[in-house]
Amino acid sequence: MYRAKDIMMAGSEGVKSVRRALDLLILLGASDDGLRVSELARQAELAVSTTHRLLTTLESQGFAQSDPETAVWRVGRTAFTVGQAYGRRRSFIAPALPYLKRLRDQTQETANFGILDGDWLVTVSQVESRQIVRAISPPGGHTPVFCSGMGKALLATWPDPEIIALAARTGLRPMTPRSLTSIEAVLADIARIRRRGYAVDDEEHIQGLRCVAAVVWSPTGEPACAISISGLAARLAPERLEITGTQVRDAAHQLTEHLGGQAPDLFARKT
Amino acid sequence: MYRAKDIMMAGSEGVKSVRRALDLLILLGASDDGLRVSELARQAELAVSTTHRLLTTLESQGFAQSDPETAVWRVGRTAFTVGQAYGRRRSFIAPALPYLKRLRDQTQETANFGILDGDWLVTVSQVESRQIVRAISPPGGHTPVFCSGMGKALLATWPDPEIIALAARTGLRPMTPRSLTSIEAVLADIARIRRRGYAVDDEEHIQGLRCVAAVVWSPTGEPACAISISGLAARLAPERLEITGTQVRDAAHQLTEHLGGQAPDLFARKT
DNA sequence: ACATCGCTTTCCGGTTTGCGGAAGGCGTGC
DNA sequence: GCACGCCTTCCGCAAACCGGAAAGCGATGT
Repeated sequence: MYRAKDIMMAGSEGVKSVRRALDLLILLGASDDGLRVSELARQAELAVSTTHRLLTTLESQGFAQSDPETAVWRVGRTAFTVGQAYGRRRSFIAPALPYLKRLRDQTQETANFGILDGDWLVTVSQVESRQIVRAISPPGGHTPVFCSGMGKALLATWPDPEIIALAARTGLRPMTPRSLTSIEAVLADIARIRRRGYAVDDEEHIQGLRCVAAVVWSPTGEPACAISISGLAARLAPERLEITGTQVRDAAHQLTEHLGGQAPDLFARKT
Repeated sequence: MYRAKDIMMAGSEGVKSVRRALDLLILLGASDDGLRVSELARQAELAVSTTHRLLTTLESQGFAQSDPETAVWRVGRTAFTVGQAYGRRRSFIAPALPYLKRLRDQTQETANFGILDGDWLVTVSQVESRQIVRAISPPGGHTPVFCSGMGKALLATWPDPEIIALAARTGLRPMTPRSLTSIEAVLADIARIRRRGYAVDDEEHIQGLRCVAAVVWSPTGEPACAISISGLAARLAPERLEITGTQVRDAAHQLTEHLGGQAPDLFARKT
């Protein structure tokens, strides 16, 4: 008899049924109007009966719910409740909202709030622009650090060797033709960010979307999170970046003070 | 060989490992500072090795994350992302925030936003009071409908027989000594709510906390959600309820208009 | 009216794979 | 230096998960 684990461990960590159930949850979360069992089974590459069994299990705990009329499945209440715990840990989200709102009103663009989680930048909250045409990268989303204005603003607080190490470990994962593709370009941009006090994402994450970001510091002198303004490249033109950058930087500064935080001297840590 | 399912189906629906993994997720979500494996195993009544295996599975999908320094486990990024989908479906959350804020400023108390999900009232969002002493029932939480101001405000839009049916199906699930305990008391309160246009929760959910709520209508004439003001009973005294009720009702009315919704004539549906 | 299709939901036997006791390893306190 | 508590890994047994199949069910077309 052969050791099943030994040959099938490739890329498949942990308990199979649990992994599959979580996959289903992720698919449900990514869909806006819910999914039927068969469609879900297709996307997850599972047998329909298996999908159905896992869904009812998710349902019994409130993580999924099915509309009995239409047999459409959606994310359930418990998933929401549990997810909130992720944000609750960063207690500075609530106080940030007024500052985001003011930024939104100053700039007429969408204001975002993000944190670093491992090698991703997670957009935790946002205050939407009132413009009719606006780009939406919804809260809860995540972006490779190097393709995000907020991500780069946070990276700029790290010593260079750690940035290089991160890049080596995860790659730059470019998302558009304008994403940074070499570590040299990253370091040059980082240097610029340290000098100016704000970061610019020039259509590096989503084509047609520019973004200006700055760091907020915690009371312990750690970079806590970042805030940014994002808008259509057509509206957020190059000549507007400098004034917007100042506004974002100032807002970040005010939020830092409100939180009782402080930036290390000159904020540029030497290697 | 006996049919295992037949004898152990009591209270245990679905796939065992998945159910256990979700239990762990719920426990993680309920803890503020994360939990160690052994503590989690104790709370979930599982073997430590089983707990660990399930946790690493959750981790591989980003639903849990462990701090490698301290071996403390927390809710992960993916759980947050998936949970957001629950709120995204109700697209009226974002537009509601300005109205909540105005209400908060008018009343100096915490403003809440809730929806009905099955027989629970889910608090989806809130704008916190600036008072030093304030009660917190954090967003993401859920309350039996009959013990919630927002819940009762929404119930009041139902025909009486449906309210009675719901009460029969789920019970009233009182939470404090002042919670309603008879269907007669509920119907009397509901009648009062219909007459006044706002609901009052008089320490029926949490002792020492009063709450005033009103319904917001969707464009299709359905009750969409409810908003409320909640504050310490000492501050939200009986003589203040009437004026607060008017403010909440007006805010709900404005939000309804903003959403393009409309209340059915006189809003009291006959049986 | 009937047949066909596509879907959800339930059932059940074979065997995959999840379970948990035990052991290894690490840090801490006595 | 020993003992304790904790996290993590290992492995054989058998519990329970998987998925094909079939039963319902509603809609659509002939």
